[in-house]
Amino acid sequence: MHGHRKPTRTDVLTEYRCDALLEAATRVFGKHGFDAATMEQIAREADVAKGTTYLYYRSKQSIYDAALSRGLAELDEWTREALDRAPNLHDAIAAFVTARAEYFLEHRDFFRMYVAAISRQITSVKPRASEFQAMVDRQTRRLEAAIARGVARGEIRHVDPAAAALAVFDLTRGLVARGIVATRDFDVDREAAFVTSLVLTGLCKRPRFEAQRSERSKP
Amino acid sequence: MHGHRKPTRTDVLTEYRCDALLEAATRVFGKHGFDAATMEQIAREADVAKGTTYLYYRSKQSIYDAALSRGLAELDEWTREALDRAPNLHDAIAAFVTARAEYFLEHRDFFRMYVAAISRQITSVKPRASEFQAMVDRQTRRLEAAIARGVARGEIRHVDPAAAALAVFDLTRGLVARGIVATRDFDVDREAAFVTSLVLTGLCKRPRFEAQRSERSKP
Amino acid sequence: MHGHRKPTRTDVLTEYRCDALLEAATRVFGKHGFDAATMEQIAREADVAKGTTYLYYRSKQSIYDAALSRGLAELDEWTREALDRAPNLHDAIAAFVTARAEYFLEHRDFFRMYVAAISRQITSVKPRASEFQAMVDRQTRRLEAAIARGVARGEIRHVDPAAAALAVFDLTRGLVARGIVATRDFDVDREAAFVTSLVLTGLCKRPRFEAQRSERSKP
Amino acid sequence: MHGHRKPTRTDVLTEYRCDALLEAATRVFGKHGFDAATMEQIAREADVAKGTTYLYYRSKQSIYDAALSRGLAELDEWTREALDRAPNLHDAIAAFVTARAEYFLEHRDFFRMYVAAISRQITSVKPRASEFQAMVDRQTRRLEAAIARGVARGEIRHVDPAAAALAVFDLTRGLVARGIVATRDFDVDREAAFVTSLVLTGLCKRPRFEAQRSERSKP
DNA sequence: CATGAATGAGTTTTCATTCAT
DNA sequence: AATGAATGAAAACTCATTCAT
Repeated sequence: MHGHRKPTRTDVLTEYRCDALLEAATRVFGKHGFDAATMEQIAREADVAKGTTYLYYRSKQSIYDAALSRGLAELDEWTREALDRAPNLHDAIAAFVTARAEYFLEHRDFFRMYVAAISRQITSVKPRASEFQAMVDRQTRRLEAAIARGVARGEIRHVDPAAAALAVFDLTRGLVARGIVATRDFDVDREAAFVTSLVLTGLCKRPRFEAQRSERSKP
Repeated sequence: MHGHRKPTRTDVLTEYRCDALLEAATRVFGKHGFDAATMEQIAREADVAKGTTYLYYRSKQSIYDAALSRGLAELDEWTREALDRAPNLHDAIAAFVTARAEYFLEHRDFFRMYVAAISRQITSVKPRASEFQAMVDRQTRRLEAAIARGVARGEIRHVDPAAAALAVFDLTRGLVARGIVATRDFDVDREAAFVTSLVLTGLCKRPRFEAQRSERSKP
Repeated sequence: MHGHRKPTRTDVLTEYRCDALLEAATRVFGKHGFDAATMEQIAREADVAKGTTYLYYRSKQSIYDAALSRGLAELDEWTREALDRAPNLHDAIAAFVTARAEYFLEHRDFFRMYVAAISRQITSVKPRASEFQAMVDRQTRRLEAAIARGVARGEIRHVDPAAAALAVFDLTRGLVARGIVATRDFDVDREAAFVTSLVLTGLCKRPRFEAQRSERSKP
Repeated sequence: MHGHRKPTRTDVLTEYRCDALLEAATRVFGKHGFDAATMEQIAREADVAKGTTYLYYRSKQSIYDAALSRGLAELDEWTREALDRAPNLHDAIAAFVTARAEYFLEHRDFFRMYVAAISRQITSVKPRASEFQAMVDRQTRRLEAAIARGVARGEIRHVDPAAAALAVFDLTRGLVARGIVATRDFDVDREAAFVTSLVLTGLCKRPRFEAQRSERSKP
């Protein structure tokens, strides 16, 4: 029925080491950035010798890529689940913002890597089509689809779903960045609600959408 | 008028060199990032010998800081001027977004430094209160003040001006980032209009604020 | 006949492993040289794990020495047999050259090790009296003896047999080296005949020794 | 008339450093071989810091190539001059052997590099057409031409000049190798005379060519 | 016996910074 | 003031060797 074998001792060890190394790498890259991070730090953080690192990852670049990928995949999972549960656009946006903010705030070092990766994307002269961009795009498209559905259902006016999705993206990133540097008094839900309301009703005088809020929303 | 001396030959030279070096540094840091940039490249771009660099800036870090500062100051000037000319909040926001987008798109290497600096801000463990953060804050506060005035005048509903200003900030940054990587078909005015409209009316069905638009707006 | 025990299972295995390892080592050292060869490659070629290598040989150097020795011993055997069959000096020289050329061309990786070893011999600062040199000397002395006999029998003029033997040695090595790099069209017998004739009659106008050729020689 | 400028201070320094580095490199590569040699040793030997090496040569490989080339060029010069002075084939061969032997014995470390390079040539799997092989070939061809002239003039019998030249080559290399390891009692002229006589008359009973010897030859 | 994961010393190379000219 | 040669401290990466299983 399935080609699974019982995992050997080696498999278990390999997985354990890979995990520990990615964990360590995320911490170190998050704190210092790609260039300033050293393999020595990563190894120490993962409690192995320098050479051991190379038994599991071919190069500094490759452990970086793996760490970034892993985080993005997990983030994508959270994003997807959050969106799937939302009954309408209002909740979808709120869920998107909240879920991502929570994920990032629980994985601050990964957020630092993430932001640096975006920055590198822009900085880099070489336009590497980048698996990174692909994963980011996939996540944006989830939100885009939700917005497009909102437009189709007449929940909102006729806007470019892609542009709107990117806006939410940008706002979320900014929100999280502030949450990370904030030393205290940072309320994710309040911030997410602000973003959601801003996106849906703007700054205009009489906010709408009150009626459409699902029960899940806080009163 | 008093205390000022006629600038000596030395002063003129010093200013010229500093300028050329910052120009060069911005180009190089923009293209490669802080770590990957080399003093050699910067010196070459500025048409001086490597050692000369150290006559004007103490270290790589210090030339980086100076280049960033200079750009921020110029950007601040543009921002201030744009805001000063705006008769109402709608135009203020549009002007803010447009002015900054135009500045960045004309100084792409600086934008790259700017984004990387924000990323470093978050990344860095050391909580250097950072002159950088101070300058960014000053610019946000200009917009914040405009929004506060809008609230006071009843142009918009009662929102936290700081939060709203940061949102516009984030949206602008995202807009520019896309403009920089976009190979073609990027219309700053259209994008700025979208951001402005999003912020003012959100995605709700009947956009308002039409009446308030100044004559300057395109029909 | 006495003192010998029936070889135990262990003995057989040990011999088998040693053989496989030397075989593998010769291939790897031949292709990459001592420094560039890795224990990993050797182990893989021999179909054992890296650690296993150290159960049979103390170190990289020691497996190298053993591989070289083994090849030299085999080569010595061929050389001895070839010389023993030769009825006169002409045939002895021809046999020496041919036998060694054939051995080397059938064991190219060993030849590469052999040449590198000679080179190392010269290179090395440490004047290790070297078992290697001893084995090479033994083989030279076989030819030297044959030449000395030729002098004694009056087959050739009175020359220093050692010097003559070394000359044949050098010519053979050169011949084989060319055979190894040659991509095609390399005829060992023709080349060996040239060397033999060169050594016996030189470049002078009327070659002699025709009469002395044994029946074995090709017309 | 000529585009030469007076060499600047920099030119002089550059030449001095390059020289010292090649000298040092030859010593180190000669003693340890390419792989075992370290840039640190070379730098120390040349009395500069490790980094300085890289101001003059891009890489270990490149300094190796340069050192080998320089030696080969000098050797070629010696070879050419020696051959040009020889009035007949006998003297040409003697001169070739003697000149090269003397050069090598005065530049022992270079000889070690040279032998190792030949060995690498064979060892290397990759058939790099190799500038090295080209230079070696050029030198062989000088001798080959001399031999061809000897054949044309009827000085010797009709042999393949290329094959004969290679034989002299091999004999010379062997001779030098022995000279290098010999601790004492090594007489270049005697050895060269033996090689010359071997090549011209072989081991046959009545040596000829006596008549053709130039006055330069020792009685 | 066999294994292969782990180690860490050692190597090449880069580059910020200094300083004699 | 300007130069650019020199320095040497890092950092990525490799691999012989060991040892717990």
